[in-house]
Amino acid sequence: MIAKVIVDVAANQTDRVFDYIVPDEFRETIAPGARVTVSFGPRKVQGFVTGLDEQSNYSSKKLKELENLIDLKPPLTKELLFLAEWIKNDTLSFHISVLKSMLPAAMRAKYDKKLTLVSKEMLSKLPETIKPFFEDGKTLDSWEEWRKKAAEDEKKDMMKAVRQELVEVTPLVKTNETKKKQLVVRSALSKEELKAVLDDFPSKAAKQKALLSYFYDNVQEDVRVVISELMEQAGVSRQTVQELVNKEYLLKEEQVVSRDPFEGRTFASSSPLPLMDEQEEALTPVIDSIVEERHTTFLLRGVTGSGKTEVYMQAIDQVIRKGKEAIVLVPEISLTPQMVTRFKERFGSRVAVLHSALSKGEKYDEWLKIREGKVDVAVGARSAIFAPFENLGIIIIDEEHETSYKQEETPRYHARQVAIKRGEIYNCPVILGSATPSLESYARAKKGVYHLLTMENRVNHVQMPEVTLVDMREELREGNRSMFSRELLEGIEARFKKKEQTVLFLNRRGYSTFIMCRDCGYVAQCPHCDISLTYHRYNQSLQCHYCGHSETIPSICPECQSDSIRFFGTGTQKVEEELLKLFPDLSVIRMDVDTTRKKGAHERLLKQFGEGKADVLLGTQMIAKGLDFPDITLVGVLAADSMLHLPDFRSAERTFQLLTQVSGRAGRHTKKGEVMVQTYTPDHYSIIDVKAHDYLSFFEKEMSVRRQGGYPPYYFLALIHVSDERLDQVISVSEKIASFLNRSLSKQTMVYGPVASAIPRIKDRYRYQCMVKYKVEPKLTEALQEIIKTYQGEMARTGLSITIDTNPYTML
DNA sequence: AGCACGCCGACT
DNA sequence: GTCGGCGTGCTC
Repeated sequence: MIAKVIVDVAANQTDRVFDYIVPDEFRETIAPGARVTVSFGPRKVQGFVTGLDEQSNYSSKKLKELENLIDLKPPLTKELLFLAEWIKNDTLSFHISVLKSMLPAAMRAKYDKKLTLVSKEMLSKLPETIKPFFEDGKTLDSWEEWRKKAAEDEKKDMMKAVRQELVEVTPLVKTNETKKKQLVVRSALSKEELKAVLDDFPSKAAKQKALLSYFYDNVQEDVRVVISELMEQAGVSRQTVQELVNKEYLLKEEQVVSRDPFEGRTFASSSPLPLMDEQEEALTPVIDSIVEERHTTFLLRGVTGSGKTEVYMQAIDQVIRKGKEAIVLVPEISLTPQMVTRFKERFGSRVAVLHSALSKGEKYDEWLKIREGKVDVAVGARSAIFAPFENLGIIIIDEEHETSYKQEETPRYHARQVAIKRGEIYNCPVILGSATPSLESYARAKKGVYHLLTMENRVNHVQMPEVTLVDMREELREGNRSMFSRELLEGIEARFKKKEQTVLFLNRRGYSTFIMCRDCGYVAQCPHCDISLTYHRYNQSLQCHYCGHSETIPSICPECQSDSIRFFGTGTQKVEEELLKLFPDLSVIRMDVDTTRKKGAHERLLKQFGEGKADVLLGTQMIAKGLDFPDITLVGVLAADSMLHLPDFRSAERTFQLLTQVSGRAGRHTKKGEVMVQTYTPDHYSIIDVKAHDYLSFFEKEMSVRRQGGYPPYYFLALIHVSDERLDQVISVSEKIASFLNRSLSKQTMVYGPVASAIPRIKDRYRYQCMVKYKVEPKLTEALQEIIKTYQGEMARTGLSITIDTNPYTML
């Protein structure tokens, strides 16, 4: 029997199946999708079995046997294997990269080496430095671990000993999918025996006696007690427990526990809520599609607060009743406890949550629940689209316009496309939900490719908040040079007095965005990136948000020695400070990357705000979604046009989506909400249409801009990005690529560039790009593959990097 | 990707 | 004469 194996070596020449003989012992259990370890050339690697066959086309005498079968039950289903193939072709990725990204991190291979002395006689030949590691038959079990703490000369001597064949190297392939274990004890004696022992137990060992009588009184025979709990309850020390274990009255064991990230939290149960007419109308065709087992992609456009989640949940209900499973994707940042709680309340323990805040081990456990069929619903961010269900009944993508569904590393897949593919395979519906659908999706819905569902009204007829546009040019003209308009300040003060809450949004962290010398115009730049440094006040530093470079602020200008260094631009830190200057009694919670870096900080800050412990929540992007608190009646957007002028064709769309999203935070309950949008371009359609809550108007205008510019959804794009430390190399390679594309592609296809990227240098690497715009281009894949083939050698040898994105979401 | 094989320069 | 540079090719 032959196994077709994709090995874990991401390179062009190894991106194909290799045949291995399946040893008899694995014949019964091996199956496509299983991980194996194989010897590949001189080393040992992990691989995935993609198929089994009786014969091999390869000259069979040279075939090797596969070394080990890792999985009795393959972690990848047949369908996921098929899907991987599709993604690999679509994104031009290596097969192995796609397969690996479908598994939780804990199941991906870890490579290490074990070092053993070839024979006892060799010990005397070893240099003194490394002798101790092999004395008395010892071995070095982990090269990686050892290398971290070993001295330089020790490492050198060790490598020399390997070369001289005194020490043998065994490659190891590991994973860290370990189950969490805890130590437990149980009584070794029956109740009668225990009674007998207790009766003549030496009274001077009072603690031990107490512990035994605790067992006698409280613990049934054969029941295991966790040692740490036992210590607490019986009031004894670890020493006492160990003493009784040594005397063999108690037996110590390891017990596997399933990590439950929601341990100790109870969830009230909820039942389906009565639906409003619009919700009912949206749900009906979805239910039909579930019942008829027909694949349809639905685009559900529902304004914020229109009850999309309830529609999702009732559709899932139907799916579960049919004995099928559901995947719900949400953007990472809105995978908040609030959101998770709603699903837990409705579907109880039948939900697995795949969350970036979980540890590797916890994620693995959640994944395993899916694979073992212990749950019917998986809720998670992008990668949850690979949840290994085998009988999918629905896939839901909430906030479908979110850019986080596009993976920005290889494989550069878009979860929406993968979802639709899986929907086709399982003949099940896919719901794309959003208040502000992506232009691509809405255009497809209008063309009838997707089935459009619309919900224009908020549940319980809560009104949409009133949006006021504040022209900051006007403020400036009237002498207000601060970042707050008078209107916004009045608004904040009024809420403060009424004990209502305000949310302030500014998409820039740090204190000020750049520092400049007023005399000579010098601007502090990152030495490694072509970007200005941001001033962070708390540690008096200038930081680069791209490479993390940090330096102290100059007190005099390094160029002209003047002391006229000034701070420009406003970040969240400065807003916080200014706000407190104006209202000293106001309490403000600031949420940005800097305050939420620590695990659990995000949740903690939101909880505090939800409990009314602050008057103002000030934050970046991350507060735009998912927060739903009854006392928020004012939302202020400090700089609405901050992302409007970015050199990216989606910037207007993003601005509209973000502003709409932020506005949706106000007045979601009984109190009416108000939104104030400060802007320097109050006439721009993306801002006017936010005020009018008019998605359709925005859609039409933006579509015509896209048509004129030749951008999606009218054209497809492909972006080729070249980077290297050597500028001349970057330019020459990207020019060759552009001219090659011009030669190979059809006349109607347009090749732009090469041009320097919007940030021409990051981390000392120069960045150029070429863009391809096309409607139909059958030769594109071939041409792009040709580029990879041409430069793969150079990319492997030098620092040259070429990335190709066949569906770019950002030009930056 | 790693690693061996292989063919040309400056050194014990 | 050899050690070592990195170009080329292979891995079932």
